[in-house]
Amino acid sequence: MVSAEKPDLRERTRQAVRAQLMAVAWDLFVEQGYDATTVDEIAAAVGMSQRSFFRYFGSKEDVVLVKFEAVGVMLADELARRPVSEDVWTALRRSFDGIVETSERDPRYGLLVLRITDRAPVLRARRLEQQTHWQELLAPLVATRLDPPATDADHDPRPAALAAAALACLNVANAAWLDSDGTESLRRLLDDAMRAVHPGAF
Amino acid sequence: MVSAEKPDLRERTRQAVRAQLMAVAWDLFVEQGYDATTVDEIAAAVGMSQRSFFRYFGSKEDVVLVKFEAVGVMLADELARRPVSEDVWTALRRSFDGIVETSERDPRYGLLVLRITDRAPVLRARRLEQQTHWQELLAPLVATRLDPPATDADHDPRPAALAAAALACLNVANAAWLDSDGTESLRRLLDDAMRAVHPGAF
DNA sequence: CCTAACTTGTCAGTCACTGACAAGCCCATC
DNA sequence: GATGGGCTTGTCAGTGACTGACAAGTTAGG
Repeated sequence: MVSAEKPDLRERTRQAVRAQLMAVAWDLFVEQGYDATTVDEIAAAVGMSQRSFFRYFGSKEDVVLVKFEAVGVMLADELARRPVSEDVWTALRRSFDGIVETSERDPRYGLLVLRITDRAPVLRARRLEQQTHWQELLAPLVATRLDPPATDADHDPRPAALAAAALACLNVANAAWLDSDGTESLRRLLDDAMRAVHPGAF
Repeated sequence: MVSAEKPDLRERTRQAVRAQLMAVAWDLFVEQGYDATTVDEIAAAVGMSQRSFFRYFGSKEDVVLVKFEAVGVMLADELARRPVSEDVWTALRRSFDGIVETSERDPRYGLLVLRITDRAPVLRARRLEQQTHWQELLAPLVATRLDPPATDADHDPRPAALAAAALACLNVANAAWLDSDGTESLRRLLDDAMRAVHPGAF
């Protein structure tokens, strides 16, 4: 027996194929645009049939959206790591620091991702939906920091509202940043946005 | 000459056909679900070809989404009507009063709309995107109420952030309301949500 | 070596959507 | 009241995303 240290060889090759598909697809999207790229092309570019592509990704959109799944988890991690002394809004703002820093270290990738998802209406819409998943990850963590703590945890809209509002700010800041083509500082845009919505924090 | 009092007979019949398509489509969606209803069915139900359906609506989704376009305009109207003495957040909250009151007068329609758009992932996503249009309508009105007024109107993220955050609260409240099947008060949910995000207003 | 599990390609079909074309309709003008 | 142009409509053909079914090949484990 090999024990379960490696989560199965099959699973690893599967992930490798997925990664390769993502890479190839991404290149094509950048080159000729999301809409102008067909699934057949992507599949052909890695030498597989269209049918098999759909065995790795549920849809063409998924190839792009998978990139965002990880971000949600990362945000939740960072939020969980914030000191309890910090008020909710500040903690939310700080949990975005990872994104901000990435944007400062190398803006190109972030701008590219935003640009691609912005041009294709389907992706623009789906990205927003994806954020409701982020919101679901963040809300329970927000709940633990509520000023007047929640009594009826399940029906209290406040945690979700705070998470959703913070993400809305992130969106606005991202949009403005993309609009400026990376000229403006994402950090400044985000600070301004979040301070306007919830004055008195950080 | 008939003068331009009636915006053209052709345009009116066109609107009538659109309305009929929307009504028929809506019934089918309610009956058998959005995904399970094909455009062919809708077209057949009003006695026209599929091709003609697409001459009235750009996509199947549009039949549903058109319902939301009007809401955005309504919100902007109500926001514009708020007294200048009111602070931004309160004004935004008040501009949602129309929606709240509708939900209290007859919750069934609102719940139905939310339920349908919630079940079909495509619609869920598109509805969120639609809200960025609302946001674009609201932002300039918000800008006129900024506490420290905007200097560089175009690159100031604050108006968009406030509008987006308020809409995020509306979303969360709507979701919770739908979740409770109309049991909870949308007004209360919305008040709680918006107060949590921006304490000290209304 | 052999079998069961898994992957793959092929094929056929559905559905949303689009361009092109031809036939019919409405209406103003001659 | 015939005629010509504008508008709407159906039909047809085609594309692209996606899915189910099946058969063939590959792989892992006994």
